[in-house]
Amino acid sequence: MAYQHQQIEQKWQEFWDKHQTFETTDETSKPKYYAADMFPYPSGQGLHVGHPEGYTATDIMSRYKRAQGFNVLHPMGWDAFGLPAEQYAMKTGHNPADFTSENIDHFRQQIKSLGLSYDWNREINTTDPSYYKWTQWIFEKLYENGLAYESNMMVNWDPIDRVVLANEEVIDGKSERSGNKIERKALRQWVLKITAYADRLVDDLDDLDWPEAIKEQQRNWIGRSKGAAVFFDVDGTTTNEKIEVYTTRPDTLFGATYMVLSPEHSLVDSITTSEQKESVENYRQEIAVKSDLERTDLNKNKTGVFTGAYGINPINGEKLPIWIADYVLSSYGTGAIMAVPAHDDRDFEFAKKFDLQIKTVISGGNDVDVAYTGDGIHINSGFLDGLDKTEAIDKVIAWLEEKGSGHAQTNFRLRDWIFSRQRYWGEPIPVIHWEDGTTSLVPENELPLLLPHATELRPSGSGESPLANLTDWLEVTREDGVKGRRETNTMPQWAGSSWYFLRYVDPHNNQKLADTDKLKYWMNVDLYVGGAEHAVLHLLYARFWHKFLYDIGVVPTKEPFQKLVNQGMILGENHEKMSKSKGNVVNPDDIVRDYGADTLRVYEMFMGPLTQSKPWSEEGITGSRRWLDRVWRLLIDDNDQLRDHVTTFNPLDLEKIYHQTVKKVTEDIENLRFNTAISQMMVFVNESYKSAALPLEYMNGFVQLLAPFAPHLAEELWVRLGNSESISYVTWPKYDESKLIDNTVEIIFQVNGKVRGKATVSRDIDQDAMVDAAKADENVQNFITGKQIRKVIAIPGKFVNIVVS
RNA sequence: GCCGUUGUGGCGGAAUUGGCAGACGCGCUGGACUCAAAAUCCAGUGGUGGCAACACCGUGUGGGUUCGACUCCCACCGACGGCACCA
Repeated sequence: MAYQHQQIEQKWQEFWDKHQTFETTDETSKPKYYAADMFPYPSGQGLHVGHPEGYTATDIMSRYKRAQGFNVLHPMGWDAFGLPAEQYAMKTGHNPADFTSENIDHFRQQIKSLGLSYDWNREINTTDPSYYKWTQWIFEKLYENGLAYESNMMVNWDPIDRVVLANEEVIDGKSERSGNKIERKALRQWVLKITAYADRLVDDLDDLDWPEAIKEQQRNWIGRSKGAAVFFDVDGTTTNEKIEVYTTRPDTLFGATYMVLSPEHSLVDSITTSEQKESVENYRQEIAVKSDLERTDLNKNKTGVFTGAYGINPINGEKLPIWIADYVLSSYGTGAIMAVPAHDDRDFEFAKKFDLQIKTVISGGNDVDVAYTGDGIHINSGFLDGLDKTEAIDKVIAWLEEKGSGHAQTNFRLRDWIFSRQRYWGEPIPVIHWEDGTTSLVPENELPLLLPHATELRPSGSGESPLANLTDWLEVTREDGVKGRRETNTMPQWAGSSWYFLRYVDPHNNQKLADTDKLKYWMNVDLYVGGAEHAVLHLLYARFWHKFLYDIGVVPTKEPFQKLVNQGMILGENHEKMSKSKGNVVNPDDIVRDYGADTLRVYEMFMGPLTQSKPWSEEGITGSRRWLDRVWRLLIDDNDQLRDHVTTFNPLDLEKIYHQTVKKVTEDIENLRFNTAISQMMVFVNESYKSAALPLEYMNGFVQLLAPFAPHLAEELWVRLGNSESISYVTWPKYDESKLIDNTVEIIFQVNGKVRGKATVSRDIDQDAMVDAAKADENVQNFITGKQIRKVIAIPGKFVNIVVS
């Protein structure tokens, strides 16, 4: 009888459920292995074929490690707060909680149909009050440690709908939904001081087993740069205020010919001369109405105005005109620069446009049309003359420090994390603002601060979240009669996902976010698999929280994820990203129904390397199904019985290929090369078809190798081979290295590096004999007779290369 | 523009230590089975030439190192991803 995937898959899924096969205990006598997936947002669309790719990879590792004797933690959960639910709720008048829970049920059922070996007792959900209690608790700890503060920050503001939008909701300067033009508006926000961890977030990347590309993206995002702060006096001013600039090239200080403040700089008003006041004001207004997009468009066309004031270069006393220009950002460094047009592209462009002086202080640039930003010998630079860049930087910083005119300084591109959202469907920030002007946290013993049930979500219109409408929840009175108002901002979706991997370790603890000993045993995550789209935000935020929790003694490790792997995207058959509009979306439910979960798993792993993007192919999936059919027929006959040539008798014709297969599959799984592991199993099956007898030992071993990839089929065949139920914890097969070596080897003969012949020889043949054999080869002789042999290279057991002139 | 990844048959991809390029799968061709077809099993399949043995060409392009390069070095081109005036 043919392979009946539906029946077999249902049978074994029920078996695993009933026997709690994958329940994880904290059995610390065993070595541990923690394999986690990036948990999904349970969208209304359900599972995508991209999801099973990463999930299958961690599942293969989990099943493999169990067979290797590891105690495996392999959990799943739901990142269930988020914008789509809120938008849907506003449109339909439902509560996001209700259909979020429906979506989760749908996701869980879909994921279970894939036969993934999760411990469902540890399922977590970020919207569950017993979970977000601890998200709120972490926020309170951050607040108590001075890492959470309130500040006016610029946000994306839809002036017609009167709502705040996330960056990703703004497309080309317009709201993705309403199409309204978005403005920048300052609003009070909660902000987390991630910049306090900037250095450690960069430095600790070095020890992580992550893709270099992701580490590099994080380094760029954090953007650490080393340079100097330099103080410039303002000429003729009555105040003592100096302008502090930041530069990475203090060595070019002698080449500074003007200065620029950002239009928002606090000293602009006080230094601008009365003659220039009007043009400065006009320019600032012009800038203020421009959106980010328009500012970016101005990239190639620099603008700015002169303030009328002059700064004094501390190194030589020269007077430098002070301009304001929007190419200097108020949010980076000090919002003020010294301009060295000869050696900075942006300053050069600006100087050309406004006809400012350009003074060369480094030799090496020959082109008068561009700035020279490279290294070179300093000239026209007083005591720096003759030095190269590194020497000059050291010397000038020492000079500045001695004179009190500056010092070495490190700056970061990274900004503090705007942590509040003007939304309903998120964790309430547990803060009360009192009418006496004070702010307090909700006491720890009152956590979780529950998100109030709202039947109808309406925008508040004020820029606050819909929570501002819920008066009963909003207003509180203290024992002493002082009235207060709860914080209406909620946390961003990143909050719950910044620590969920800790909760899996001890998901039902109501005393702590997780037990310390359990964390000591299970952390770090040994393998973390997810999409590269989280390269920066999620992975950076999670690292930040983890380091903070480490500092306050909650977690035992500095980093959460030791090894990170990004699975590639699964593209449509046309090699384009799957999308509804392109009509190339494949629904995993259809594949599971028509071909089976095992086929889907094997196909997704066989398509190509895990980390690469690869296109879906309908023919490819039938090929994988055909192979599983072939595996089935190898062992099971038409009458649904084990074939009689599966036997305890071993004629040894499969011995070598069997041991090779165990070795290759084992090593490939260790290195996440699942595609080549499968291809090796295919080779083994092909060989087995040619063999008259199928030794039981090899068939058992092969089914074990197959089990991580096609677990349902493997469980079924395992029983049919006469073993007792459940393959999951049976010790992984071993290979014998001595069985891989033949007594004879094939060596190749080359002439001038080209293959001209080959021969099968004894494995321990010596070099001379190999060379003799090569010279005796008929075809080799065609190429060497009549020519002079200049050199012979012979690697024993491999090849002979005869070099002739 | 800058940073990163990547480029191999008709297609997905192997070759992770510099040593037989194209494993494995798909597709295609032929054979067996069948009245026939499907399914299955077996064989072949980079290009050009040749009955064949074999020869020449061939891993994005152009150079280089080496007895020998998909692999290492230099320059360039294309695709994908990220950042985008960060001083």
